[in-house]
Amino acid sequence: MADISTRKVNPLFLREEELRQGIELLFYAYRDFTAVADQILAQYNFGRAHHRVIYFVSRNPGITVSDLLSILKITKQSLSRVLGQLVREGFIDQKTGVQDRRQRLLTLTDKGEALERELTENQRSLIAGAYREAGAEAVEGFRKVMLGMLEEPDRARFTDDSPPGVRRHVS
Amino acid sequence: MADISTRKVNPLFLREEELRQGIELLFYAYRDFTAVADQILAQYNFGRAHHRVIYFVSRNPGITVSDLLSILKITKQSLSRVLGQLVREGFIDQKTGVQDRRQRLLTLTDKGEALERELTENQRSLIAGAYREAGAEAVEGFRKVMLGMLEEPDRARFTDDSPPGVRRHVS
DNA sequence: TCCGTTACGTCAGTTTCGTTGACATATTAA
DNA sequence: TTAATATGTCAACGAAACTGACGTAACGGA
Repeated sequence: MADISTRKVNPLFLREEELRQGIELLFYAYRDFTAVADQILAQYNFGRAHHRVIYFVSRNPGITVSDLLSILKITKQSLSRVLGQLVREGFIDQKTGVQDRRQRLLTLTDKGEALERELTENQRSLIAGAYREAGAEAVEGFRKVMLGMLEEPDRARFTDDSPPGVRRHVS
Repeated sequence: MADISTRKVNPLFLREEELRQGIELLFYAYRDFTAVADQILAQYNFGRAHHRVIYFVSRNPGITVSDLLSILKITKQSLSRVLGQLVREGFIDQKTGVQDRRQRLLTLTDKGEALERELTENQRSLIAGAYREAGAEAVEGFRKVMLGMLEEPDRARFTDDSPPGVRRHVS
């Protein structure tokens, strides 16, 4: 390690610091971001996993179980636990697929829609506030950087104009 | 719900879509971001919690246990489990504080530094790639938006020029 | 029609990582 | 001297992920 003066001279140090800040921004933002919904979820005896399921079903009505799994990247056993609860307690409906009767198409019930709004409204206003303060140009930069960090298959969810989420594996 | 044409006419719809995309960008980015280090951690029989401790000790050498707790926002019992492992296995050193002998000042051992580099190097290169692709202006926008989503106490860690992390509660 | 594959579900056991509550010890500071 | 602080520890619990194995129904091609 070079001496302290490197801090002011070496551009590589600044770059390192910049990257570190990026890591930490992501950590703190995600932590604070999820914290807002967690208290609401606790009142329903639900956790973050329930929120994710509700969110993506809301976003992709009629999504299949396997497509939901590929978004969340968890095992079906993990999903099964929370999805089962949400179905039993009347937040999510399962309908047998029409072309393919093996599929269970998932949609939110009215009760599910209501919870979705309650949960996401805090997060939306958090983002809305940050967007408003930062300005349109900054938002464009934010999107660019975030997109750059995604794996290719996920990035595709955002490039189209159509609602994201289910973009079948075109292999 | 209004009819489909609302999509093209109502600016509020675009705004809603914009916010939703923000939520999802955060979800996907964080998921992919943490995934890279998780495989390495598994080889050491460590988890994400160990990484966070190693990272913030590396970032704030000589940090006290209570300051680390206030960064991570977990209970001391939770921290104790992972911190204990890291100390026992020789990744972290504890030194009794000099002014206040109740404190245990935490630093990484050489072994700890090595693991830190191994773990963080993937994340840094992920961010570096995204920054490079997006350009300096976009990075500035990214930082602005992310800072806007933090709670005030966390935001303070980034406003100064000095290394972030420990910013004592000035009450 | 038969058969392999797919979509989904479930039983059982394990791990990581967070929680609460209670209590102990050493040290500092009023 | 005594209250508060910094840290650690025992115990029990819960959420959310995991692996592995097995079952059922439906699809689809040979």
